[in-house]
Amino acid sequence: MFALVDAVSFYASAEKVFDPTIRKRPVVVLTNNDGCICAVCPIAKKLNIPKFEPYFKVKAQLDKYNVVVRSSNYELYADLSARMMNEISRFSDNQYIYSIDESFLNFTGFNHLINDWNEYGHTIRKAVWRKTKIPVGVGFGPTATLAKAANHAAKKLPGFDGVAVINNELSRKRILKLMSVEDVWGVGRRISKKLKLMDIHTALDLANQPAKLMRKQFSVVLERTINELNGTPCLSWDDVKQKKKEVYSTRSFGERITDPHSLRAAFAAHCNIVARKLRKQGSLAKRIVIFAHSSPFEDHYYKRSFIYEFPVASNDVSVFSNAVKHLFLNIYSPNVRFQKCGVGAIELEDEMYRQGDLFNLSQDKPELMKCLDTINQRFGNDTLKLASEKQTSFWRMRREFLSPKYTTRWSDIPRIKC
DNA sequence: TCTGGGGTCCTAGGACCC
DNA sequence: TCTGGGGTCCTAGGACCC
Repeated sequence: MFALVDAVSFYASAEKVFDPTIRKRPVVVLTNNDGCICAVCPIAKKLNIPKFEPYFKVKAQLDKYNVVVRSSNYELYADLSARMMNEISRFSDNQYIYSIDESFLNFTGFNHLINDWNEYGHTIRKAVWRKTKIPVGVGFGPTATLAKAANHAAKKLPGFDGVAVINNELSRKRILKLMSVEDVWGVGRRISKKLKLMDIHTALDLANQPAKLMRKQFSVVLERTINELNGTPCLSWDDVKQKKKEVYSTRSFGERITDPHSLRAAFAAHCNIVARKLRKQGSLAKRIVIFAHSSPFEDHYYKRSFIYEFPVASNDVSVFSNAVKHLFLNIYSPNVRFQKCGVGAIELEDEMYRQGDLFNLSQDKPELMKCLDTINQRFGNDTLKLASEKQTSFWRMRREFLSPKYTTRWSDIPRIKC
């Protein structure tokens, strides 16, 4: 049995934790640079506030309903997420954190110890609420996709109170029948549109399709989804937890960038993040890609990207940064107002099996990287970085509606007036 | 005043080779 | 007269997720 536990509009709920004045009001949270809406609390949802619309386009609607608007406060969310995940991890010895607010639990081996899953789900909910004041939904199912479906039911379908269980044919069919096909994990807007033309409307309709045939018409991904909906695991636990095959760090600038130094510093910062992510999952990159572009919404759209192949796969920041130094001149162009750039690591190898090269010695300094990681884990990722990242203030984001970092800064600690 | 997120994986189609 | 294989690699863009 699997469980999927995730928060109810996590960012918006996080904003409500330390600010009682907004708990009963509609709240939305914006993405970086206050670009789009990325979280809508249940009260705001009732006002039909759309998710992932550009902020400036819905501003009038938000004003009209007196909606509370907040910029993304990742420092706060990351800290609350860690607390939430820690609490959830008590309920299984096998947890996989899938995103900042979602984690899967695997109960293989002790299914028989739990005789009432529904009750167990409520125990998890209550525990998380007590510790963090974040509301979560809990879904149980024999496959990851069914656990996802149950989670959807728990939060969205009438008759469920934050917990749903799929543990037999009856419950499986009941929930899938109530679920619209576009709400299935792995089915997006495009595919659901096509499916509906084929008269497939509910999750159950999809589950009843022949998987092999659907693979031909769509892709492997949909074939897997169909099998999973029928209780046949395709994403084994190991697959769910698999290492990433590509790792990226990209960001839009708060203001357009035209000078080479800022762009260069941005690339260095992205190298740092990507290399850190690689080390975290124990991977080395054989190749990296770097790109930068102007705004696609303006005229004269400019985009350049280059791939660099290392003689020996690496996860060392300085090696990455050196590579970028070479590519940089191919990408930078004066007269371009850069809006976004990024670095990606592709073609990853396992760090366990570092492949040497007879003619090119690895430039990696694993001990130095370990030292860097240890220090940054303890004192924050900004503590030690490359000199070439200096003046990273360039990506000073627009964050007009930022709330305090209640749990991670002494200066922001909540005060109670007596 | 101006404004449009970030991340990962998959696939179709083109270029190139023998 | 008209037609013409099979494989690998690369890349851009699509699709999905949160």
